Amino acid sequence: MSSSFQVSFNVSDKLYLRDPESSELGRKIVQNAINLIYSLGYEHFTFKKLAAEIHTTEAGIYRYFENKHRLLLYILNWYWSYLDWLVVFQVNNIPSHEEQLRRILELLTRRLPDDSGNASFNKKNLNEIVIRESNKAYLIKEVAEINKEQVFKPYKELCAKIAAIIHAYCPAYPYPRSLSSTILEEAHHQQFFARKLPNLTDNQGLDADAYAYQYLHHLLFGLLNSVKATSSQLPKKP
Amino acid sequence: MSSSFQVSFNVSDKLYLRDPESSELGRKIVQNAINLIYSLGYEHFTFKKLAAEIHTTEAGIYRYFENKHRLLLYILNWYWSYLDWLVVFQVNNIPSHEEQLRRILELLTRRLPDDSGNASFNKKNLNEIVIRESNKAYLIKEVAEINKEQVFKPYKELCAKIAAIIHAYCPAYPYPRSLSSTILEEAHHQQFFARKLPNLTDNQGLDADAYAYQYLHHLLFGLLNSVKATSSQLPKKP
DNA sequence: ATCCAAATGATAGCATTACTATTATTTTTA
DNA sequence: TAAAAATAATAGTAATGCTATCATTTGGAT
Repeated sequence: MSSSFQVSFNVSDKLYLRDPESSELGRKIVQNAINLIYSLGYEHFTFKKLAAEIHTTEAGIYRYFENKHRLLLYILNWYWSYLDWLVVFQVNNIPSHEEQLRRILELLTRRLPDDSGNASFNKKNLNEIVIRESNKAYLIKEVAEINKEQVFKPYKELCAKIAAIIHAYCPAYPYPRSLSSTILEEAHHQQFFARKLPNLTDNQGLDADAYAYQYLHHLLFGLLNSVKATSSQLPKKP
Repeated sequence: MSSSFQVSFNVSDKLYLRDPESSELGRKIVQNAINLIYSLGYEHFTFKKLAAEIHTTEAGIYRYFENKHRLLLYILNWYWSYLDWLVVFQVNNIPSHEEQLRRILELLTRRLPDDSGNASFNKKNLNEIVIRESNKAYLIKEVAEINKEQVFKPYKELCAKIAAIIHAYCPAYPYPRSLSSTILEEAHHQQFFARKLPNLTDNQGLDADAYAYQYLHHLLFGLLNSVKATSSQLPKKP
């Protein structure tokens, strides 16, 4: 009916018990979970509080998600999938790999556009919880088991996509995936630090997102350009 | 009595209600907490389980620590303070800043020496929980409030110390603190990824710690040396 | 040696969390 | 319009995250 673009959003169906996209209640659960995790913090967020918020019952939410960790994973998978799509969209038809990487850094540090993504989540709150809570999705004892359920696929694909562009920009660089995951992680950490523990950064009054962008830009291109410079000498030598 | 070195270990006294170093029970709490957090994961770790482990009561532990988050912070502060001391010790009398940084990377990625530190903690388990759980100490809603209680001082001091050496090695580099915190964070993340989500890295069968060392070494010196190279040209130009 | 204070142990209890189960009612859709 | 599916309402249970009380032990000062 609506002709708005369809962001293909394929999360592992292991993430939920009933697809939250399939009903009004399901959508309300996810939407309000984002706002409540944002305002309470993941640790203090409970299904009971969420149920009260949307005038349903705890049991109602348990029909959709096994527990709050799965719900967090679902939200993050939505974010990673969406970011992946934005990367593809932003990078499409851009001939320069350098410009591609620059745009990716912008996407990683700037807030998601508020009216996009075919979902009515609060993008500002979503961005905050991604920064603050996303590590809690995988820095857990059970990571190996839940990894088997494909729940980190969107994150890995995003990482691989960025790694591929890094490789295209600088084929001689030996650690494109690690650099990609480092940038993904630090795009969030450095923003968090710049806001909350500024002594861990060198920010001098920029907005946290702008600072993270600057820092990562300098890191990424400083590193890759130096590799390019040294590797382009090598073939001439022997 | 014992002539073994005294690691000065000053954590904020806000971290505990009663100093765990001051009694046998206190030491048992910390020591066994490390092992139990290691084997259960922070989320599944409770004071009740810890109490059972050391044949005391839940209330007994609450007399030392307000809650499990404070206990985690205490453990991490011990680790950060100890690492700080190791850094000072390892770097002392080394004239080359490059070698200083190399040694720091080794300390950040290699396991703590098992018999050192004037404490009988299981260093292997301590190392694992630092890798897996340390982000949970500060990636929380209440970070600003608890930061006022000085509970991140050891981490900040360690970060500042490494930043100072980065600056000494390459005064032209504009983000020494962020680079320092990035390296501290990624020393753990990349090890975790290499073990548990290896597609996020480029590791080809090295031990996770050795891989993280290699990757970070290449990153740090690749970046700083390129800055050195370009900044040494500049003064000659105009 | 003995007395006092501090630390520990034992037990209890309570509010919240993290679920599961049951049954009734509504909504969808065939 | 009947059957199926989804939701609401209620209840209940085990575990968690605490706090309180009181009896006992221990370890220093006198």
